[in-house]
Amino acid sequence: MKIPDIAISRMFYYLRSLKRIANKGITTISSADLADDSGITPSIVRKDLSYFGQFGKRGIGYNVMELMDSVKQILGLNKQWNMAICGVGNLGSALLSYKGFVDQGFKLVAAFDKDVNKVGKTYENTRVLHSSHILSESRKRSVDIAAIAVPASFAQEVVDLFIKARVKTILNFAPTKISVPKGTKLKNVDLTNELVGLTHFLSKLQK
Amino acid sequence: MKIPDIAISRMFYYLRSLKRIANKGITTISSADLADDSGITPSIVRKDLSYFGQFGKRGIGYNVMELMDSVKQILGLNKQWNMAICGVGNLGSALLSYKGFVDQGFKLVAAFDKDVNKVGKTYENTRVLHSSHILSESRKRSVDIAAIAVPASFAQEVVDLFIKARVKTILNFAPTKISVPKGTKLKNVDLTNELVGLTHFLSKLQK
DNA sequence: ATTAACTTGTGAGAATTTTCACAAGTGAAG
DNA sequence: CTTCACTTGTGAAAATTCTCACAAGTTAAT
Repeated sequence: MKIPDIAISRMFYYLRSLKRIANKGITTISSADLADDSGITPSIVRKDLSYFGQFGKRGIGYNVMELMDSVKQILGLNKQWNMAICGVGNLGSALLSYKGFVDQGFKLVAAFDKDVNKVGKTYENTRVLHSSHILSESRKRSVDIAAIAVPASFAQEVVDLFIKARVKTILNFAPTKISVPKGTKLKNVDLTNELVGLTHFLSKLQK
Repeated sequence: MKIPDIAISRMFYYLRSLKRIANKGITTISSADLADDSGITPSIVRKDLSYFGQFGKRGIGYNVMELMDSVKQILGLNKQWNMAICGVGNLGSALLSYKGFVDQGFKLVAAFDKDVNKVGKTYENTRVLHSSHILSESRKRSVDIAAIAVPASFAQEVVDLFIKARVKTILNFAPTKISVPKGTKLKNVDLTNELVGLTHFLSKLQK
């Protein structure tokens, strides 16, 4: 059975809610309450969870801690993953200091830039290396995830280097289409793309 | 007929491709080539466009410039929108200097922060104001879109202020659930959420 | 004028995703 | 022990989204 990508991405919302709920000292929660907290419907919560197993008790609900651990494991957030960032411009340096990554167990193990003026600088205890070292250092430091925050025109060549270094997952912030071979997972993040849903709404509003 | 949100978000990919294609001097393009460039299928391209009208000529394809203008108009990117940012920490300051917004016609008209040490600083020609001015200044400067880049615990109260100021669209970067009244459009952007698709993939890979 | 090689727009069917509805399980109360 | 008020997990139906296939339109070549 194939698990929809959208179900996986919703799991993260459940995890966020579960953490909040656990902090309140609540030990058991129903799908209805979990749905309410995470802004989803109870049916979807139960269906999503059912893709991965049976975590609840009928008549009772879910044990908060147990479900939290299960969701973490499902999402692969029970392990630490090594991350590299390429491009230390505005976005890249913001990513480097973004606490959310550390909170979720991501470890920044390398930063690269093409600009020799940036090479040697240190962000969050990580020295910036020149892009020419992507291949050798990514292997050495066993990078799991490469975040691409370089200008669109350089993005593909940088990605190709990480792929050569056997990095299997790419988080692309460059606003351009990137090709990756099969077996590599690519996730595009484009801030302006998020905005167009809003501008379309605003446009309709003004009519 | 209801237009799926996902169709709207794909329109932005078409726009990106069309710009690239126009830059090459190409004046006409088929749905197949546009699909190829934007990484979508020809059927979806045609179906998506058909939600908004008939833009092509049978046997010929689409006029690149005309379609570009139409898509811009559909997405509301033919106008300039006023944006405010609340929270000038790591993420906020990266957003302030993010060129992508300006490129798409967004204009930064206000920046707010709770921290008095940050108030008065200038980013990209915008002076940071104290959060207590959100209500009055958002109205005065007719903010269309409010970007929320404050810690999760303050996000809802800040959003409420913008809503009071009749801001109709909220771009939330805080990793928490935000409630908005009907008639207000909320878009959540969570970087770690983007990552879980990757970690889930990595987990399966290691089995 | 005819043919051939294109292409769009769209209805219909297929696939995916969400919602519904309920059997089955649980614990508490009387 | 029985009843009652819960809740999950899940088939089946409904809704949504994607894919297919083709009629109809366009141009160029002969």
